[in-house]
Amino acid sequence: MAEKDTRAQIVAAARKRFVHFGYGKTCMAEIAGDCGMSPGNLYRFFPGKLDIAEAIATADYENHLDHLRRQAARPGRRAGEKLHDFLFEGLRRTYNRQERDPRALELARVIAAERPAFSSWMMESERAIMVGVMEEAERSGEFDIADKDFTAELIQSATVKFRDPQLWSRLSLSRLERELDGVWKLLVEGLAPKPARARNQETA
Amino acid sequence: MAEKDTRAQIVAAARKRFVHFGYGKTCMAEIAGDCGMSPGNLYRFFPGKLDIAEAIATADYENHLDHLRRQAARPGRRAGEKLHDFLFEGLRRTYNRQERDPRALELARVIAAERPAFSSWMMESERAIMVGVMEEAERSGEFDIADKDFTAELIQSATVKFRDPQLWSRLSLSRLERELDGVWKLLVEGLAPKPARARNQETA
DNA sequence: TTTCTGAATAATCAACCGATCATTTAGTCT
DNA sequence: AGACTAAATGATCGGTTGATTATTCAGAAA
Repeated sequence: MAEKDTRAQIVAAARKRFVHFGYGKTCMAEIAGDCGMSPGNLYRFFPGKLDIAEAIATADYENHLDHLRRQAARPGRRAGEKLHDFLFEGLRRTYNRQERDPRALELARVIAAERPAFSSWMMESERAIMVGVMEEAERSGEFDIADKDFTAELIQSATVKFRDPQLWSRLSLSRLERELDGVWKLLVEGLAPKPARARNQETA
Repeated sequence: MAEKDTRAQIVAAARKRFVHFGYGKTCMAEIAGDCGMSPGNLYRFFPGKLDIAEAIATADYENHLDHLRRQAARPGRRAGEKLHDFLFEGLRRTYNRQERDPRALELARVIAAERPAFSSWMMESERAIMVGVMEEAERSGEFDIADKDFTAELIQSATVKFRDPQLWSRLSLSRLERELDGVWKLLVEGLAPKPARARNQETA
């Protein structure tokens, strides 16, 4: 049980350093020092520096996933709206995080580059939530999607631009929100016009 | 008139070097040497090295644009299909180009980084073509889109992943094609089911 | 024996320096 | 004068070296 505590202590010390100085600028000796132990001892708890970073990212992301799952489970909301919430939560989270602390970007970059499996896990976890929403929508008749997991992948492909916004564009949050709203509408309704039908006017 | 010829000669010499050795590995002196002139003389025809690269890229891209415009003007094809052609042409062009000559990627990267206006011009030119298709579709009743230019932007946003595919993913062409086909269907038809209606089964 | 330390090792990083190259310009040639 | 050259300039690049740091491990402390 002390094992778990020690790991938590290491992660906490590392998180503090990573946010304050960045991943590259904090060395194992400093983390160890903050925990009152020797550098070598860290390796009894983590295989390496990157694994400490991954532990931090995993914890943070699981937090986000919980939030998304709770949102997706909220009753009395249409699937289309849930998808909207889902996409916007993702955009706002990464945008604000990176706005508040530019070093978070460095961490994300390093993990994405060195641990492709981590990114896959994130994408997959999000797809699982979307599939759940689609299944519910199928029962209610709102959507009728044959291959739900593939469709979830397509939605991810179509919203790449909003996943790591400031990684590759310098658009403002409000501009990104306007665009994401438009893309969401397109995905739900399509370009082709539909005959009048019971479809509520969803607004952002 | 000799002025135009000299410019063309310089562009031709530079193109040869850029594809063979890459932008970074060819120097102005070499281009000048190939043209039988001194390095300094190049500056009477182009403001700088990057402008030669831009001239090459512009010529190539205008070629592509012509192709796209011809395709968009082809009669007897539905707007949805034209959009499909349009998106696939873009994907295949960049994919094949970069497959055939990895140095093309370097050139594209440099120009995109140093000449943001060039990228804007490309995006804008493509939107103009899409807007044309949408206008035609409006007349035929296939689509009915209020803000056509914004919608064209949205389509671009939703297909970012397929614009510079190997810039950020290592997916195979066939995988990318399958995804783009799915995204296209989603954009045209939407997630929400439609009552039966005269809509042909468009196939890639 | 188990837990931990701290020195040893090897990989990576950063500052430096000479070389290369884009760009300018003084001057040559026609 | 107008067209061009080639030397001059300053910025950038690539390679080297010393220092920092991740990781290992032989052994000390418990």
